[in-house]
Amino acid sequence: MNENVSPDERLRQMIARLKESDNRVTPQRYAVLKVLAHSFEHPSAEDIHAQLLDNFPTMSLATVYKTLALLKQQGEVLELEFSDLCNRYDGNKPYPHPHVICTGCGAIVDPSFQDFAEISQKMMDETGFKIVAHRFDFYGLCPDCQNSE
Amino acid sequence: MNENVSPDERLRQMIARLKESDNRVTPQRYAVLKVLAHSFEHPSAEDIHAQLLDNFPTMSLATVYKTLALLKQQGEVLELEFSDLCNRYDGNKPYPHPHVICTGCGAIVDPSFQDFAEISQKMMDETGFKIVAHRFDFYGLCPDCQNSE
DNA sequence: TTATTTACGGATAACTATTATCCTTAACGA
DNA sequence: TCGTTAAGGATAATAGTTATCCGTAAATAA
Repeated sequence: MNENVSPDERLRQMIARLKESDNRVTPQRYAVLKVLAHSFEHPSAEDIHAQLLDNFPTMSLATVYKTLALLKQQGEVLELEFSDLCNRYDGNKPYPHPHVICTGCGAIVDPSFQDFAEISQKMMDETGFKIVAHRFDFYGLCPDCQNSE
Repeated sequence: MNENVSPDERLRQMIARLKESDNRVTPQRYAVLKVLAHSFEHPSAEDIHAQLLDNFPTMSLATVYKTLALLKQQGEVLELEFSDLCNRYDGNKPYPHPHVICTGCGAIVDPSFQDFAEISQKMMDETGFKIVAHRFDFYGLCPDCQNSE
């Protein structure tokens, strides 16, 4: 599962994967990968774009989306979809895992609990589905937002 | 939690709740509630609208959305949000519960597992969040879609 | 019953995150 | 260095949902 990998090592992994599949590692792509590897707050496409504008003033938001789409296809980024908000991305742990989401400020953190094998098997046994992914989100207020109420 | 309530009883509950809060129960709203109470396949807004066009040829899709928004606000319907697909609605069990979702045909079924108290408490202890809701989705292929591959 | 007020329904415009399109430019191999 | 092809940038298009506006129906009071 490649857990507990440093941001730089994770960056190398993503670059290697792109090269293996004959995709070019352009300066723009490298920059997006770097932000993803070093971000633990699950940034949105616009967050990533905003962070890159300093060094890449002409960086298009479309390029960020295209790079994210490529990484999704390679299984190198996890997309957290929201219908009413913008999607958020996790490049450090691209496999399904639980998230705790603040409905006040939008913060997203990863809890340590990760064990879904058993419960996933239970669901398959009961429903006959062949389950390949899952989503486990908890919604509430983070400590900061609780205090500032 | 009002589990295992018959569709007709569930319909009465929703109507009662609307009247309590001084909302009118118009023929259009009644029709939307009825579809929600009798549907177990988690219909979309358009599904509901399509089912009603026979008896209400002038029913507007906006009316369906408005009624769903009202029910959401009252906590009488659960909205399952998808960023790439249309949202789906559960009027029978308006509280958070797990779903098993077919990525082939879009079918959504409710497994029997419902116990989230313990795991929810664990998340609160670890993160300091005050958790009020959750989402637990399993994605895979239903038996029918597995066979027709 | 009638008048009055207010909420509701219907049609449609607006919104917004994301994707597609199109053309130019940059990357890589020979 | 040249030629091929993928990638970037700007912008149009998409689609589910929400907002707006006005006519109408529902509830209340006289």
